[in-house]
Amino acid sequence: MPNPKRSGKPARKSFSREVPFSKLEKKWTKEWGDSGAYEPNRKTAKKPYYNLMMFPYPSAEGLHVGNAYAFIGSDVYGRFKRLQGNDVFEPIGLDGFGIHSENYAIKKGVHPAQQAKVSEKNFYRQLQTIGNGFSWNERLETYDPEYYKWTQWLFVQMWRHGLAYRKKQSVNWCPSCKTVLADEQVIAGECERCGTKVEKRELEQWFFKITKYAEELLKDLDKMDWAEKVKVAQRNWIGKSVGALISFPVHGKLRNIEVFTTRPDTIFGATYLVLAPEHKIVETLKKEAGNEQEIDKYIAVSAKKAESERIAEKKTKTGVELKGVKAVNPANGQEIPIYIADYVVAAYGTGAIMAVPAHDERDFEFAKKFGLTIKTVVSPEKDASASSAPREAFSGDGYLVNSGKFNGRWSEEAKADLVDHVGGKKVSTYRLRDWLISRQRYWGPPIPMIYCEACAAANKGENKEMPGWYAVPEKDLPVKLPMVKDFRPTGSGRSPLSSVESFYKTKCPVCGGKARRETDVSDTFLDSSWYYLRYPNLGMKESKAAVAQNSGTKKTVKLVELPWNAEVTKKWLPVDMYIGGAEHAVLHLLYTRFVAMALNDWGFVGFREPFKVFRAHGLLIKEGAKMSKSKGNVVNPDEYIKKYGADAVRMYLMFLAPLEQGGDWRDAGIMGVVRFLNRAWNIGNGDLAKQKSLSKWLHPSIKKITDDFASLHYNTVISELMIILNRFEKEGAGEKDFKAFLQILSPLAPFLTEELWEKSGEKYSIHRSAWPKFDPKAAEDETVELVIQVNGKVRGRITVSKGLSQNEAQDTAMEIEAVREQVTGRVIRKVIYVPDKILNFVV
RNA sequence: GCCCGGGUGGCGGAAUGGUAUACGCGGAGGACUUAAAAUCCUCUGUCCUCACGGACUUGUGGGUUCGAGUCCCACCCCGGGCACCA
Repeated sequence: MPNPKRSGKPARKSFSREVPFSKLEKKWTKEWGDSGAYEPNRKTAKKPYYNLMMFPYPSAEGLHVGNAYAFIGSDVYGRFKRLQGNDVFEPIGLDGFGIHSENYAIKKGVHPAQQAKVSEKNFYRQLQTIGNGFSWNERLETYDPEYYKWTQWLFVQMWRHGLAYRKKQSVNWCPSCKTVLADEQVIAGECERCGTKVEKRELEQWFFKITKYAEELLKDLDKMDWAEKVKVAQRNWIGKSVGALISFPVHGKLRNIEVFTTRPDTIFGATYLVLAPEHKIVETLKKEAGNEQEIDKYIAVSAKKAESERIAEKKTKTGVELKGVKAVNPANGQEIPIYIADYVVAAYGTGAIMAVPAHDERDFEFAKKFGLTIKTVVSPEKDASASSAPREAFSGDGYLVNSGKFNGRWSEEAKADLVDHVGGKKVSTYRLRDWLISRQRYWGPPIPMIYCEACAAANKGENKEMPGWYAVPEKDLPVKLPMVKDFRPTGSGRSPLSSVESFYKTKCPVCGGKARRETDVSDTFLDSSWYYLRYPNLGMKESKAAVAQNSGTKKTVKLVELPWNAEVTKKWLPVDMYIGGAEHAVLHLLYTRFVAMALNDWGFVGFREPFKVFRAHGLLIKEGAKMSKSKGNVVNPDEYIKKYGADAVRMYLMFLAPLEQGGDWRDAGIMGVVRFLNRAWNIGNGDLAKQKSLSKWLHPSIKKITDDFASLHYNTVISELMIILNRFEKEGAGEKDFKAFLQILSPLAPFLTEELWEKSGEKYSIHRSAWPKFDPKAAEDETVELVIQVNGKVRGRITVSKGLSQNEAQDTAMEIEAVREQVTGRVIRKVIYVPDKILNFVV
């Protein structure tokens, strides 16, 4: 085989030494579009494979290289799957509704709708340049009325099925965004979007009952093929605790305070009760207490406290006693005081706790501060004489003391009996709260609800508990977001739409009288909670499903349209591979699971979990630091694509590290893959030796590369490709070998490989060709390298035929001088022989 | 505080309990060139040695093993999640 010339002059004059990437990009982008290369037939596809990447919000600064990184990572996988014979569907769209886009528009002083058009165009253009095999025909934008019509429809279904409700409660309020936020959008007391400290406000808001699915959302995780860290985050967020409900009678009248505890075994040590300031019974009890004013003051102060203040306070406990009112410990009949303190969370458990200062750190702090009794009831030693006051809370397990007939028993084991003893009930509670869905903003789908005062007065409505409220009938959707001049958030607790009369004035769908529309819009995460369902169904005929409707007094069942086609949905869903950021663990990924479960319960879809496999891509940083505009170290992918080509940018990004780990971008490093591509280009344009079949040495590489693509270890795919190319240059490339090389390179460098594939006379397109098969038999070698060690240290290597006997191996090894030196004069105590691998003398 | 990841050359990173540092970047030297860039070739963990060669090395300290980056125990550091949730 002729060695390619490496003298500094081109091997042939008919082509450039460098890949003419812009020419190739132009040519093949057009060709792929014209031929529908990435548009599977959604009705007839034989091996449907839904490969999805979280759709981006179109920030107006354009496509961030972090976006490009994730999208390319997802596309490489999609292309790999396509070459394995799957009909890959890889749609793209924009999550353009929401606070983020709106804030940007405000900053620029343009209307969000106008900004959306500009961003959309720019974003799609940029996404086009990265060479992904998107199914461009099935695009969607969440702000398109054709899309949000169905987002509103989803809200209506939540309402009709009893999962949407309106309630006044203390909620998170971002003073900068001037809207309420879901718990999931508050990160360490700060707004997820703008980082402003979140306040508490008592407001009436719309919620979705995600808590109804808490147990299933938790349990399914065990069997899901999802990135482990996301599963862990969801488990933490759902926060299941197994414990008991126990009633404490309040002295004097027939009343009880019910508490939730995970430590019923410590009940003999419960020396006081604590109520959350918002607990309902406080209203009644404070009137009987002698210090109502003091109590009211405390409640007012703690209500105003921001989340961040509470976190900062932590150990400093505050509270106030309900003087003159006492409770009874049901375990021993002792009278105990009742306190109100904001270290007890109203929305968790029952909003009331039994305090066991000896065995709970928080209760201990509180008891010390207020001089309350600290009674030890669990001891690490069996016959402990716990006389002196403990210096700190002991929260471990141990033997019960001071606990009547339970004394001496192991705490953990006695739990159930103690629950029975006081007539308690074993229950589980969850930290998960219902999803706060309404936002006092403009740029979102108006919540499709109507309030009729006349019906409310007559106690009429679709939901008994919420008279006067009606869903906008499905046939009237969408409720279009009006184009208004003043779209800025008001800060009054109401959306800007609340002052747009032409919008909110409407008729009651039941009595026909004057009525008012809901003027809040829904959370962006509702838009994205079902988009994956819409993609494969764009342009398909919508199916229908039966839904019970309750119009005021009479109940009927109606057929309503679904935003999808039943057959297409059955064929393509759930999503086979979903890739996205782990930052959505308890936002998008949890909401979406909840919505899917609800849709399944209503009989609208045939699955409960929307994403079969989820993988979280890592974070892309630059030279060890996070990219940010203020640091001025943001990599603009456009610039590099222009300079080095999309193939090079794709490969470099994927070469940095495993996709799930993230990567560290360094400008200098990209030259490595640029050289690689140029060298491949040169070989492909040179003379290739004729070949009957693939070289033996290529088979193990194909195997490795196939496995590494499947596990998203693209970095080692690339290193292996480099090793192959190095060998081609050294030994000359065979025609069959090189074509296989192009195929396994094609997911990473789609343009160059398509061009060289065409040049080689192969049929269009390489991206629909059949993946080269790894043949274990063809890969077999007769000889192997055996490593010789003495006391575990390498002293030599010998090439031997496979399956050599130990005796033969030992004899051969002894011919090595270094081995003889080490062994001579010493007794060989043991010889470890792993055939075809290692021979170790122990002396 | 609790729960996940992770700690390997100057850098990004490779390594089913069996050759640590693959692949690439960067660096040094050389070839080509009037010169530079590009390209190609050689070397490149640390220490000792003119060299041959040897010793050491995967955050730290122990342990298991013929053999540990990999398994076990304790600890330190970095990144992320949760956090007054009873």
